Amino acid sequence: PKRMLKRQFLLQEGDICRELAFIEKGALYSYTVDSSGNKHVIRFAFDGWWMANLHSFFTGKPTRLNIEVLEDSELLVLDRKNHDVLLEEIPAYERYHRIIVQNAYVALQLRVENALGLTAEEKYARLIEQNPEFMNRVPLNLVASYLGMSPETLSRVRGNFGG
Amino acid sequence: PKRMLKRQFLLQEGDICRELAFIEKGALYSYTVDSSGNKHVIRFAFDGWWMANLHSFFTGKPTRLNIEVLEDSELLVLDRKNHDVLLEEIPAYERYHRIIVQNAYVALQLRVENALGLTAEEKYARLIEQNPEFMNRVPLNLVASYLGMSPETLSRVRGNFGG
DNA sequence: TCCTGTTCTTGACATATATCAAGAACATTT
DNA sequence: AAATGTTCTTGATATATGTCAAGAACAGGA
Repeated sequence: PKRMLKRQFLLQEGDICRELAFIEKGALYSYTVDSSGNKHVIRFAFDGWWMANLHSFFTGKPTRLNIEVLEDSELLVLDRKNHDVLLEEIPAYERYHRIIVQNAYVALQLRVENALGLTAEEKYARLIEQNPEFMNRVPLNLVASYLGMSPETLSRVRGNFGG
Repeated sequence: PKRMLKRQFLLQEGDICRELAFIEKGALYSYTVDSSGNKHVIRFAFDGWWMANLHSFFTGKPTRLNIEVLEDSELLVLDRKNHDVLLEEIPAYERYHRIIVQNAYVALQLRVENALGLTAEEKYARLIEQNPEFMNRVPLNLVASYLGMSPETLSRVRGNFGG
């Protein structure tokens, strides 16, 4: 169990990700920072979702991601040791975990499909269709980053669209 | 076991994905076609990799993806029924499958990181770094699509870069 | 309620990349 | 070897989107 406040970091670039976090209540997001200092949001996560950097968690290598708290949150965290114990001892846990990752993979692939080659307007339309909750809980500049466009462009798209 | 020739389809848009394919030898790629008729490559897969559309496979819904053969290939295919039997009866299979999906997820997230906000040149540089094999086995127009740029742009980037 | 800091919008301008077009290089088939 | 079809390059031009800048709207803290 772990409480975190807005703007705190669950993980920072260069850290090793040592725990999986289940979000009981709240919101987090992960992002990278590129060479010009721009943020690029990888994903958002809300109540009932998991958040971590799996690459770092499983390999033990330092992460390139930052995970920051978007709304004051209550988390449950699980370190590698306990994760492994659960995998070994409780087959249902491995199944649960497999399905979580499987679904995350499917969702992520959808994101890739949407990111490739669509216009700004189409990306926004798909977001509204597939993740309308983002528009309520997340500041627009982060949504813009998630969609791979500037905040100004998102603002203009919304203007035309009637969002 | 299944043999397929270049340009054949393992899956077409609207089909339901009924089997996981393990590539013994060869190469496949998956892509979507957008409203303007442009291909967008989702991923490539070579010897020793799996290929399928997991979303369709697990939900039974029709897919939006096409999976096409890039080089004459030898596949091993596994349908849903057998997959489920293996999951139930062989814990090691569930573990194997979990790890495959986990790795696929990690790889896909890396792809998202690279797709967001980088210039054409940077995307190319990362591809060379992370997946140099693509440049040898895949026609450049498909690589361009994978990177989310036009073939002309990729060609120009390569010209400057000295690739 | 005022004050400070964030977030959002709007305008003018710059630019990376797409598109269109044509030909060169290369591969495959006959 | 000729013929046909890909794939790749190069040039000219168009355009979507980014960048810079300034102010408006909004939120939270004192």
